[in-house]
Amino acid sequence: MLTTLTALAEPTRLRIVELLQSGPRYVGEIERLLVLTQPQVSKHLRVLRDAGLVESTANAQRRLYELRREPFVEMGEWLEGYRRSWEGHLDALAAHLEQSGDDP
Amino acid sequence: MLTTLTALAEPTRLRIVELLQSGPRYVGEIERLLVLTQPQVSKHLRVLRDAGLVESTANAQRRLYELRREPFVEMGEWLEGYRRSWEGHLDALAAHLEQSGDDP
DNA sequence: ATCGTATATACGCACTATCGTATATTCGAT
DNA sequence: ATCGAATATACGATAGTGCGTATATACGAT
Repeated sequence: MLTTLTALAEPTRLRIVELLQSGPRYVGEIERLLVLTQPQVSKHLRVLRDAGLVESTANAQRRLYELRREPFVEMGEWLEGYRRSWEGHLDALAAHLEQSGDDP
Repeated sequence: MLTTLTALAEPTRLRIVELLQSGPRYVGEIERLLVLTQPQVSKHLRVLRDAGLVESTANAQRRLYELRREPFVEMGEWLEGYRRSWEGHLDALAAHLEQSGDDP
Protein backbone atom coordinates (compact mmCIF):
# COMPACT_ATOMS: atom_id res chain seq x y z
CA MET A 1 0.00 0.00 0.00
CA LEU A 2 2.81 2.37 0.91
CA THR A 3 4.54 1.92 -2.42
CA THR A 4 1.31 2.59 -4.27
CA LEU A 5 0.63 5.70 -2.22
CA THR A 6 4.21 6.92 -2.62
CA ALA A 7 4.04 6.53 -6.37
CA LEU A 8 0.77 8.46 -6.57
CA ALA A 9 1.78 11.19 -4.15
CA GLU A 10 3.61 13.23 -6.72
CA PRO A 11 1.73 15.81 -8.77
CA THR A 12 3.18 14.93 -12.15
CA ARG A 13 2.80 11.20 -11.61
CA LEU A 14 -0.77 11.60 -10.47
CA ARG A 15 -1.47 13.59 -13.63
CA ILE A 16 0.02 10.81 -15.72
CA VAL A 17 -2.11 8.23 -13.96
CA GLU A 18 -5.23 10.33 -14.39
CA LEU A 19 -4.43 10.65 -18.09
CA LEU A 20 -3.96 6.90 -18.43
CA GLN A 21 -7.38 6.44 -16.93
CA SER A 22 -8.73 7.47 -20.34
CA GLY A 23 -6.75 4.68 -21.98
CA PRO A 24 -3.23 3.52 -22.93
CA ARG A 25 -0.80 6.11 -24.26
CA TYR A 26 2.64 6.26 -25.80
CA VAL A 27 5.38 8.16 -24.02
CA GLY A 28 5.34 10.84 -26.67
CA GLU A 29 1.62 11.36 -26.25
CA ILE A 30 1.97 11.81 -22.51
CA GLU A 31 4.81 14.23 -23.10
CA ARG A 32 2.74 16.30 -25.50
CA LEU A 33 -0.60 16.16 -23.69
CA LEU A 34 0.81 17.04 -20.27
CA VAL A 35 3.51 19.40 -21.57
CA LEU A 36 6.42 17.62 -19.93
CA THR A 37 9.98 16.93 -21.01
CA GLN A 38 10.62 13.48 -22.39
CA PRO A 39 13.08 12.37 -19.67
CA GLN A 40 10.63 13.55 -17.05
CA VAL A 41 7.93 11.31 -18.50
CA SER A 42 10.24 8.30 -18.81
CA LYS A 43 11.48 8.73 -15.28
CA HIS A 44 8.02 8.96 -13.77
CA LEU A 45 6.80 6.04 -15.83
CA ARG A 46 9.72 4.05 -14.45
CA VAL A 47 8.63 4.82 -10.92
CA LEU A 48 5.03 3.95 -11.72
CA ARG A 49 6.10 0.71 -13.32
CA ASP A 50 8.34 -0.24 -10.38
CA ALA A 51 5.38 0.41 -8.12
CA GLY A 52 3.27 -1.89 -10.28
CA LEU A 53 0.85 0.83 -11.28
CA VAL A 54 1.50 0.65 -15.00
CA GLU A 55 2.81 -1.82 -17.54
CA SER A 56 4.16 -1.26 -21.01
CA THR A 57 4.09 -3.13 -24.28
CA ALA A 58 6.56 -2.35 -27.04
CA ASN A 59 5.46 -1.50 -30.56
CA ALA A 60 8.57 -0.97 -32.67
CA GLN A 61 10.48 1.77 -30.91
CA ARG A 62 7.42 3.08 -29.13
CA ARG A 63 6.14 1.84 -25.79
CA LEU A 64 2.49 1.85 -24.91
CA TYR A 65 1.80 2.38 -21.23
CA GLU A 66 -1.41 1.42 -19.49
CA LEU A 67 -2.69 1.15 -15.95
CA ARG A 68 -2.70 -2.15 -14.09
CA ARG A 69 -5.88 -2.95 -12.17
CA GLU A 70 -4.34 -4.73 -9.18
CA PRO A 71 -3.05 -1.78 -7.17
CA PHE A 72 -6.37 -0.01 -7.53
CA VAL A 73 -8.21 -3.09 -6.41
CA GLU A 74 -5.87 -3.33 -3.44
CA MET A 75 -6.53 0.29 -2.54
CA GLY A 76 -10.23 -0.46 -2.62
CA GLU A 77 -9.75 -3.40 -0.26
CA TRP A 78 -7.57 -1.28 1.97
CA LEU A 79 -10.29 1.37 2.14
CA GLU A 80 -12.77 -1.35 3.04
CA GLY A 81 -10.96 -1.78 6.34
CA TYR A 82 -11.70 1.84 7.21
CA ARG A 83 -15.27 1.61 6.10
CA ARG A 84 -15.70 -1.45 8.30
CA SER A 85 -14.06 0.29 11.25
CA TRP A 86 -16.61 3.07 11.08
CA GLU A 87 -19.41 0.58 10.77
CA GLY A 88 -17.96 -1.05 13.86
CA HIS A 89 -17.99 2.24 15.70
CA LEU A 90 -21.55 2.79 14.65
CA ASP A 91 -22.42 -0.70 15.88
CA ALA A 92 -20.77 0.12 19.18
CA LEU A 93 -22.75 3.35 19.32
CA ALA A 94 -25.92 1.48 18.48
CA ALA A 95 -25.19 -1.05 21.21
CA HIS A 96 -24.57 1.76 23.64
CA LEU A 97 -27.81 3.51 22.75
CA GLU A 98 -29.67 0.23 22.98
CA GLN A 99 -28.22 -0.35 26.45
CA SER A 100 -28.94 3.23 27.50
CA GLY A 101 -32.52 2.68 26.41
CA ASP A 102 -32.96 0.34 29.35
CA ASP A 103 -32.75 3.02 32.03
CA PRO A 104 -34.21 6.41 31.18
CA MET B 1 -6.79 13.84 -3.65
CA LEU B 2 -3.12 14.78 -3.97
CA THR B 3 -2.98 16.20 -0.44
CA THR B 4 -4.57 13.05 0.95
CA LEU B 5 -2.14 10.85 -0.94
CA THR B 6 0.82 12.99 0.06
CA ALA B 7 -0.15 12.80 3.71
CA LEU B 8 -0.49 9.01 3.58
CA ALA B 9 2.65 8.41 1.54
CA GLU B 10 4.98 8.51 4.51
CA PRO B 11 5.67 5.33 6.48
CA THR B 12 5.27 6.79 9.94
CA ARG B 13 2.13 8.71 9.06
CA LEU B 14 0.59 5.66 7.45
CA ARG B 15 1.33 3.71 10.62
CA ILE B 16 -0.38 6.39 12.68
CA VAL B 17 -3.41 6.30 10.42
CA GLU B 18 -3.55 2.52 10.58
CA LEU B 19 -3.39 2.72 14.36
CA LEU B 20 -6.20 5.26 14.47
CA GLN B 21 -8.30 2.85 12.44
CA SER B 22 -8.75 0.94 15.69
CA GLY B 23 -10.14 4.05 17.38
CA PRO B 24 -9.21 7.49 18.72
CA ARG B 25 -5.92 7.87 20.61
CA TYR B 26 -4.10 10.46 22.64
CA VAL B 27 -0.74 11.70 21.42
CA GLY B 28 1.00 9.90 24.26
CA GLU B 29 -0.63 6.62 23.33
CA ILE B 30 0.50 6.91 19.74
CA GLU B 31 3.98 7.75 20.92
CA ARG B 32 4.12 4.70 23.16
CA LEU B 33 2.38 2.21 20.89
CA LEU B 34 4.42 3.07 17.79
CA VAL B 35 7.65 3.80 19.67
CA LEU B 36 8.12 7.31 18.34
CA THR B 37 9.42 10.51 19.85
CA GLN B 38 6.79 12.95 21.02
CA PRO B 39 7.70 15.77 18.60
CA GLN B 40 7.68 13.27 15.78
CA VAL B 41 4.10 12.31 16.61
CA SER B 42 2.97 15.92 16.99
CA LYS B 43 4.55 16.90 13.73
CA HIS B 44 2.98 14.08 11.78
CA LEU B 45 -0.38 14.67 13.38
CA ARG B 46 -0.11 18.27 12.30
CA VAL B 47 0.41 17.21 8.71
CA LEU B 48 -2.47 14.74 8.92
CA ARG B 49 -4.71 17.38 10.39
CA ASP B 50 -3.78 19.95 7.74
CA ALA B 51 -4.60 17.33 5.14
CA GLY B 52 -7.97 16.81 6.77
CA LEU B 53 -7.30 13.19 7.64
CA VAL B 54 -7.64 13.56 11.40
CA GLU B 55 -9.27 15.89 13.87
CA SER B 56 -8.58 16.42 17.54
CA THR B 57 -10.63 17.22 20.60
CA ALA B 58 -9.00 18.58 23.73
CA ASN B 59 -9.50 16.92 27.10
CA ALA B 60 -7.61 18.99 29.68
CA GLN B 61 -4.02 19.06 28.46
CA ARG B 62 -4.43 15.93 26.37
CA ARG B 63 -5.66 15.87 22.78
CA LEU B 64 -7.60 12.98 21.39
CA TYR B 65 -7.02 12.35 17.70
CA GLU B 66 -9.35 10.44 15.45
CA LEU B 67 -9.77 9.82 11.75
CA ARG B 68 -12.16 11.85 9.65
CA ARG B 69 -14.33 9.88 7.23
CA GLU B 70 -14.45 12.39 4.40
CA PRO B 71 -11.02 11.86 2.81
CA PHE B 72 -11.53 8.11 2.82
CA VAL B 73 -14.91 8.50 1.22
CA GLU B 74 -13.33 10.77 -1.38
CA MET B 75 -10.66 8.19 -2.09
CA GLY B 76 -13.37 5.63 -2.61
CA GLU B 77 -15.12 7.90 -5.08
CA TRP B 78 -11.84 8.59 -6.82
CA LEU B 79 -11.23 4.87 -7.19
CA GLU B 80 -14.70 4.51 -8.64
CA GLY B 81 -13.53 6.49 -11.64
CA TYR B 82 -10.90 3.85 -12.35
CA ARG B 83 -13.28 0.99 -11.80
CA ARG B 84 -15.66 2.58 -14.26
CA SER B 85 -12.90 3.11 -16.80
CA TRP B 86 -12.09 -0.59 -16.77
CA GLU B 87 -15.74 -1.45 -17.05
CA GLY B 88 -15.75 0.81 -20.08
CA HIS B 89 -12.81 -1.05 -21.56
CA LEU B 90 -14.51 -4.33 -20.88
CA ASP B 91 -17.65 -3.01 -22.58
CA ALA B 92 -15.52 -2.06 -25.55
CA LEU B 93 -14.02 -5.54 -25.55
CA ALA B 94 -17.46 -7.08 -25.28
CA ALA B 95 -18.67 -4.96 -28.17
CA HIS B 96 -15.67 -6.03 -30.19
CA LEU B 97 -16.25 -9.70 -29.43
CA GLU B 98 -19.90 -9.30 -30.22
CA GLN B 99 -19.04 -7.75 -33.55
CA SER B 100 -16.42 -10.41 -34.26
CA GLY B 101 -19.07 -13.02 -33.56
CA ASP B 102 -20.86 -12.01 -36.72
CA ASP B 103 -18.29 -13.43 -39.12
CA PRO B 104 -16.63 -16.74 -38.29
C1' DA C 1 1.68 30.99 42.53
C1' DT C 2 4.28 27.08 41.42
C1' DC C 3 5.16 22.63 39.58
C1' DG C 4 4.59 18.68 36.64
C1' DT C 5 2.39 16.65 32.70
C1' DA C 6 0.99 16.70 27.92
C1' DT C 7 1.44 18.63 23.54
C1' DA C 8 3.18 21.88 20.04
C1' DT C 9 6.76 24.50 17.68
C1' DA C 10 11.62 26.24 16.22
C1' DC C 11 15.88 25.35 14.30
C1' DG C 12 19.76 22.99 12.16
C1' DC C 13 21.16 18.82 9.74
C1' DA C 14 20.86 14.91 6.67
C1' DC C 15 18.64 12.52 3.17
C1' DT C 16 15.79 11.81 -0.68
C1' DA C 17 13.60 13.04 -4.83
C1' DT C 18 12.93 15.94 -8.72
C1' DC C 19 14.50 18.56 -12.53
C1' DG C 20 17.42 19.83 -16.55
C1' DT C 21 20.95 18.68 -19.72
C1' DA C 22 23.49 15.46 -21.98
C1' DT C 23 24.09 10.86 -23.60
C1' DA C 24 22.96 5.97 -24.54
C1' DT C 25 19.97 2.52 -26.69
C1' DT C 26 16.75 0.49 -29.77
C1' DC C 27 14.56 -0.08 -34.06
C1' DG C 28 12.59 1.01 -38.60
C1' DA C 29 13.64 3.19 -42.99
C1' DT C 30 16.59 4.09 -46.69
C1' DA D 1 25.51 0.30 -42.99
C1' DT D 2 23.74 4.61 -41.80
C1' DC D 3 20.37 7.89 -40.23
C1' DG D 4 16.51 9.56 -37.66
C1' DA D 5 12.82 8.88 -34.36
C1' DA D 6 11.37 7.22 -29.83
C1' DT D 7 12.56 6.07 -25.32
C1' DA D 8 15.67 5.25 -21.38
C1' DT D 9 19.46 6.39 -18.34
C1' DA D 10 23.43 9.13 -16.10
C1' DC D 11 24.82 12.97 -13.55
C1' DG D 12 25.04 17.31 -11.19
C1' DA D 13 22.32 20.85 -8.83
C1' DT D 14 18.52 22.12 -6.03
C1' DA D 15 14.61 21.88 -3.18
C1' DG D 16 11.61 19.64 -0.18
C1' DT D 17 10.96 16.58 3.97
C1' DG D 18 11.75 14.10 8.14
C1' DC D 19 14.53 13.68 12.39
C1' DG D 20 16.61 15.10 16.86
C1' DT D 21 17.31 18.46 20.39
C1' DA D 22 15.79 22.22 22.69
C1' DT D 23 12.16 25.22 23.93
C1' DA D 24 7.43 27.15 24.27
C1' DT D 25 2.62 26.71 25.66
C1' DA D 26 -1.46 25.10 28.06
C1' DC D 27 -3.62 23.14 31.95
C1' DG D 28 -4.54 20.55 36.28
C1' DA D 29 -2.89 19.74 40.92
C1' DT D 30 -1.05 21.27 45.08
